Amino acid sequence: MSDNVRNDLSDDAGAQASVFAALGDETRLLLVAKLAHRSPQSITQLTTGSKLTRQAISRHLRVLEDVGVVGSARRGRESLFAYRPEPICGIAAYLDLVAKQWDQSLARLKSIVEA
Amino acid sequence: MSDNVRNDLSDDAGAQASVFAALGDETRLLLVAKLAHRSPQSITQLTTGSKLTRQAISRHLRVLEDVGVVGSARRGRESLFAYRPEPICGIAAYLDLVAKQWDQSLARLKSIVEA
DNA sequence: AATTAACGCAACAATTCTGTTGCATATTAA
DNA sequence: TTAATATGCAACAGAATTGTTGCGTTAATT
Repeated sequence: MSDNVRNDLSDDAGAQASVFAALGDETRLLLVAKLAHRSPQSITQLTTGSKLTRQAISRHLRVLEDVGVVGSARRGRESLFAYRPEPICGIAAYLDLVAKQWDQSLARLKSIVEA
Repeated sequence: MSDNVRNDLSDDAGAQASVFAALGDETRLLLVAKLAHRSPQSITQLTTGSKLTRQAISRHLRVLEDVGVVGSARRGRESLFAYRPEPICGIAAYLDLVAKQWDQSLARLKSIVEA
């Protein structure tokens, strides 16, 4: 039973790690925050206020898009990016599993101590 | 009000990003899962079953320790590592903020459409 | 005391990541 | 049509990451 939980955690660790890695950069995390706050926005809009080049922002957006945290579509001469909730819901659920697993570990320890 | 949320998200984005970055690696994610499942464990124990060297695992553990996801203590000739929930609770809360911000964004869009 | 086990440190190569620059293309505006 | 805007592609340098190997130190075992 507790082994099932561990297997759940081990199974797609690779896929989950990609999402964490995509969020593991301050610039990208700020981009996600911006897009969660207001979508869609163009690359130029998202570059405004940053010290980085448009190209750098563009690259970061690609990284986020590769893991599905944002989506993009071309409209006229601009690329519009929008926040996509699914992957982040996924890792939130993953973190819940870790926390739950830890709770069970504590409960097990507690029962040993009390035995 | 909604600006407060955005500021909350922007403020310590750097610190949060470090935690995400630490989890953004399959090996490290598996180590966290192992330690959440059973703590404490020595480096040698944690290396068992991995294709990597003890040194590699040791480095990964340092990365996790640097962001506080795990803690370590020397006992005799071995270093024992244990899972620490605080940072992960922190990013879980952060993700909740992002999700909430997105909900508000949707609500705002909805109210515009319905106006 | 000698051997084994667990670990830390440091150096090295290979790879990946970041950000910039220069140039080309496509769309909109005047 | 001409000019301005928004973007994409590719090459480059610098930095950071990853994993290994070799060696030294400390602690437990026999």
